[in-house]
Amino acid sequence: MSLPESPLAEPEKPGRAKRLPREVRERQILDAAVTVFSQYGYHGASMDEVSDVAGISKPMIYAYLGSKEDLFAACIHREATRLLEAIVGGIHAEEPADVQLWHGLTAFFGFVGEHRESWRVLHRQSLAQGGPFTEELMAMRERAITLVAAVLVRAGSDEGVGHAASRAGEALAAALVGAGESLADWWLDHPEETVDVIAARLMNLVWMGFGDLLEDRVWKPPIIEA
Amino acid sequence: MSLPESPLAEPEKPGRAKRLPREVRERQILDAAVTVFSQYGYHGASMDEVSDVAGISKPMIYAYLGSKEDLFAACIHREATRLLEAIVGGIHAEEPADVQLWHGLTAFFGFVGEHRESWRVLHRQSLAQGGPFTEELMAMRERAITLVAAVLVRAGSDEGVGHAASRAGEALAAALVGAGESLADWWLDHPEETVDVIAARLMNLVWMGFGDLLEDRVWKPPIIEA
DNA sequence: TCGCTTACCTACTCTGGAGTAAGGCTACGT
DNA sequence: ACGTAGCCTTACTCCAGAGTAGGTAAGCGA
Repeated sequence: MSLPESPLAEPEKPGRAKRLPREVRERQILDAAVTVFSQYGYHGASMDEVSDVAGISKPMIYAYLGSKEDLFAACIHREATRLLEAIVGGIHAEEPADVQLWHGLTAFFGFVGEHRESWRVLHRQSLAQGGPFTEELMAMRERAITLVAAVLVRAGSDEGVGHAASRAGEALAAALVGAGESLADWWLDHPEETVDVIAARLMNLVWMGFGDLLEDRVWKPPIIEA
Repeated sequence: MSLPESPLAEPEKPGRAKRLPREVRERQILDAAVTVFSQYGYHGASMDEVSDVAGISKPMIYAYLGSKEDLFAACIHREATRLLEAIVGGIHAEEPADVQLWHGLTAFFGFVGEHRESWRVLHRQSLAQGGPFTEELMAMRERAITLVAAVLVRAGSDEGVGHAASRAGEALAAALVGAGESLADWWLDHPEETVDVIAARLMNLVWMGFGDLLEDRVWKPPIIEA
């Protein structure tokens, strides 16, 4: 039962790591950092832990990514960019407003579902720090809000009416984005739900409203390419 | 310009604090702790800072409230209880569903507006910690969701219809509570808005939905005791 | 083969902050 | 008055964890 030197099993030789190009190491370090930060929070996480998870020694992190603060900021930036790209990629301008919204929501929740750690570090951890970290997140949120508001306002002007919606477009978009964020947060603690159920839930809430839902009027996605 | 011993100004004599009963001190310490935790987060906050803000020395905190973890848990518990009491106090069962919802929202946002620090420590900080802190928050959220769900389901059965709303009551309630939480969070970063505007915004979003709002159908609170 | 660069390591230093020991001051009971 | 209970403090101990000094080895071009 004692295999001190099994030559086939190679997980974590505590000795020297294989030489890899900087680019690859940086990605590995960022991945590890996202994992650790999302689990323990900024202050709770230790650089030793990050280096451990990344399978590399601490000085490498300082050499490549700088201080702990720099590392955290880099995490936020990378994950925020990825998320926004996913959302933008899911929306197509030629579709009707509700379908655009639906696809945006699906893309958003899809990303969160497949990158729970990313979302955790983005939404929970970065907000918990007062520092300059939040700015990155805020910038992303602003862009998301602008995106949603554009969809809404365009829908309003298309129909010729809807002054209330158009004028309050930004505000409503903020509310929706907020609702989406916290529903995603809620999802973190209820992983049994599927993406579509979550997305449909929010879609119904924000498009139909309780008033309609009480009368059994629900929103359903249109049948596409049957 | 040098008043080493002004007998009238008495802010923070660094010397000995006045003797006060334990009960009072505990409240002061909790108040200080909420302030500090909300500002720096759990790990970022130091007991020295708390003792400083509380105007008392560190060993007193350990004597009265126990460890840092105990102190934090005590903060969460107190603030969660206060918040839920505020909401329950604002709802009256004999009113129609939408009005109950409206009053609940108003009470909720009213509390958050007047106790921003409480909300910060509750929602942001406690979620950022993975530990047993979250449980207290979760318990409160469960109660809030149950409350909202009860309002919705009752509304559904009153009207005889609304199976969709009734059956999905809990889920929709969760979405609404989530939306409320994050709108409150958003509010922290946009303090210029008033309580009523924020509450009305969410009310419109969840009761009418975008679909209605696009057609200028908005929800307005009924005129009470004109 | 030598030398240069770059990846990588062990093994520290040093500070911030949790938690405590040991003892003063004050008020009230007797 | 004088003890004693309990409020309050200074002044530590001690450890986790950020950041670094200094050195090893692997590839690569001459």
